[in-house]
Amino acid sequence: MTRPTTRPLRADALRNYERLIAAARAAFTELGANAPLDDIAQRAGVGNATLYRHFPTRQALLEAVYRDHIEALCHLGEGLLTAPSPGEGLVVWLRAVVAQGSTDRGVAASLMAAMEATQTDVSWCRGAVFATATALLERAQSAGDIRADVTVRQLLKFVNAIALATEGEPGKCEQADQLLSLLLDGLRA
Amino acid sequence: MTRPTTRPLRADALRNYERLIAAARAAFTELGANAPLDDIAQRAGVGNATLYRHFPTRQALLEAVYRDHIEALCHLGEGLLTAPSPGEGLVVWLRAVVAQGSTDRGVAASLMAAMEATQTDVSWCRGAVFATATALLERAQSAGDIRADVTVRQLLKFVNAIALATEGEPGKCEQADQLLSLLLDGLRA
DNA sequence: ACCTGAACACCGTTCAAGT
DNA sequence: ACCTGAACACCGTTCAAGT
Repeated sequence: MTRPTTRPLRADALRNYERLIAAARAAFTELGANAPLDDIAQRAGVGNATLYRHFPTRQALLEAVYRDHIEALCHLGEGLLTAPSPGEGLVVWLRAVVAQGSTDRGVAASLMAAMEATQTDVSWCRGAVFATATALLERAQSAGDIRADVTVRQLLKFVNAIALATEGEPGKCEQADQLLSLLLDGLRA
Repeated sequence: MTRPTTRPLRADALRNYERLIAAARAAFTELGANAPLDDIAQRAGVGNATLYRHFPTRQALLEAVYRDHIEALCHLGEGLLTAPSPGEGLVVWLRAVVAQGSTDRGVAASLMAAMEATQTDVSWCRGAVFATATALLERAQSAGDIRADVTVRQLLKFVNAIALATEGEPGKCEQADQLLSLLLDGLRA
């Protein structure tokens, strides 16, 4: 919702930006992360080229739409860095990530794509999530709660895999949670 | 390669069928499981509508191309039903599935899609893989090697998720194997 | 019976023209 | 500066016409 702070926009441009976000959110929820871009532009009452001007790639649009959710996850993670049990802190955060990923269609795909971005075109999203996950994991490993040979990358891959695997399943939240439990049993020191 | 036994085909139709399989295999390897169908038809030296006639969906083409590989996996699984350690038998099979999935682009997607097919349009592939996995899992559970609360569905979802998650990664085979090891640690009784 | 290329529909991307 | 609709390219799907 709140635009990442860049240079100011003309009033009409800003309004279009916000309409596009709202329309995209609705479309993603309804049709999934591959909803037609023309559809989104039309719902927003805007030319399709305007969509493209604001969001050069579908990925950029996805991240903008779910920015708040992703930031909330990162914020939660920071709070959990002072949890009494480091291992439990990580577990709680991972459950939240999976829950979010299987609720918002597209979040899982968004995170997955962000993880792929190895170049300098690194998305904003990757840095934030990666940093949070690293802090939580290292703390849990130092405390001896989680195996030392697990990498952040593996961890996030796996969590995204769970979200993707349960995408659009009946009872996906429960399924996702069960799979996560299995994973966690394998992660403990 | 060997066509599933249906009614006989005219000589030219059979030749086209085989050319399409070969062209599709090459295209999938080169461009991934979403390789353009027109491309495949052109490589096969065949009209695009002919491709569609033989394979009504992309899924059908994928399964036909990887039929041999999938059958080999099922065959391996049957052999492992007499392995001395039931748990080890399952583990060996799962490793083979993941290895295959991260080698052949499209196999993971193919299996995943097959797993989704809940209707009567159930793909051939789903039945075969599902049966093999069930036999191996139940044997391992009866022997007390693997937790009793794990379902076949969960197991296959997870394995596919690993293959998908490591798709097109550098060192994907090693990555996939590491993730599988984590999973297996969580599965043991 | 089977094959073919052309036609159609759909969607993403770019661009010249408007304000 | 920013917006717009039209143009273009791409790909999947269908169909009338051929053998």
